[in-house]
Amino acid sequence: MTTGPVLPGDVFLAKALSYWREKGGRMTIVRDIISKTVGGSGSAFVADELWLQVRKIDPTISMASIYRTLADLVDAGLVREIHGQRDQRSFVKEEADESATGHVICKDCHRIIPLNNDCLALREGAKLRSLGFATHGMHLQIEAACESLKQSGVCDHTVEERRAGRGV
Amino acid sequence: MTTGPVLPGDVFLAKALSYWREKGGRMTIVRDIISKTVGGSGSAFVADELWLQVRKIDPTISMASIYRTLADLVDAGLVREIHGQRDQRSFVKEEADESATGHVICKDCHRIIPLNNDCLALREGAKLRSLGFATHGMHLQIEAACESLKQSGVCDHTVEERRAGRGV
DNA sequence: GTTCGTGCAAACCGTTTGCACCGAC
DNA sequence: GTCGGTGCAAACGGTTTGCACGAAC
Repeated sequence: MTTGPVLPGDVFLAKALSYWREKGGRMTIVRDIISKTVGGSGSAFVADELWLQVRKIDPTISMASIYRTLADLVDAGLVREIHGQRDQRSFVKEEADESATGHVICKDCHRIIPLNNDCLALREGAKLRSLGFATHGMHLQIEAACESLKQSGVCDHTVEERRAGRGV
Repeated sequence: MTTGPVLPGDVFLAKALSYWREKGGRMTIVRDIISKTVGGSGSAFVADELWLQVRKIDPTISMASIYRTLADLVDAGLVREIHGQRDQRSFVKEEADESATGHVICKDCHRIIPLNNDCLALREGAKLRSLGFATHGMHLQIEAACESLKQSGVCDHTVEERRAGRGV
């Protein structure tokens, strides 16, 4: 299992644009800002975090637009919804490849760290087929505690996220 | 990956009883009915389904008691919350062994079918440790379409559930 | 009798929706 | 000018909680 490649921001925006064009929709400033912010994100996020982020650029953008745009991006296959927290919907930019995704949910720093797992997709997919299921999506969810936080008081994974400037 | 053994109903009830006793709590008729119903369940369930089930025995039991008792059973390690649906909390009786659990979420019949995956727990657990995480819980979530339903109009997995009389 | 558990109903909160206005085309 | 997108605020629905009553001990 390795941290996998994700869509570069410009490719993400282009795909989003063509999705709305195909649907007969319009490209608006709000959609542009939200798409660019999501496209530049590295880790998983909840609607509220995305909202705070886009409001730094345009403080008038509403939560309704966040949810409506996210629904479109999920429909376009550019964003995946993950089931990390029970009380909030969590989202993550779709991986560039089509393999199964996994996420480590840190009990301590409350971050959701995306992981790829190609091997898992192959193995479990084969098993599911033998059980009579056609696999749609696969998601490995791991709840874990950060050892480094416990020992040194600093969570390496949080630090990495911040160092990379991936605010969302 | 195989469908694994679960705690027999009587062992489940005994463990629940000792949990409340240790906490200085009382064993009530409501807790008894809910615990027995959960203990006899085979597949995953949402609060509403459990509520309908226990109301067959005692129609006065409230949804509040369902949630309060479920919280206790989760705390006691007898029930696990799974993240199958975004709008409702899903629960499943804890497996007898401590391995990772997985669930197939059928896109067609909307059932959540529990699976064991000992191999997964070993493999991914080792990888997580090398990344500096201490694994708490692991959950493989697979969204799948039922092939038999598509072809014959009957979902084998639903039929199996019903045949076993596991209403919850 | 004391204390914990329960049902009821209201509160809570993330998400969705109706509506009137605004802006992309 | 048309019609899809937006902000606002209210609605929605599953879950939680405050409270007074009732049951376990």
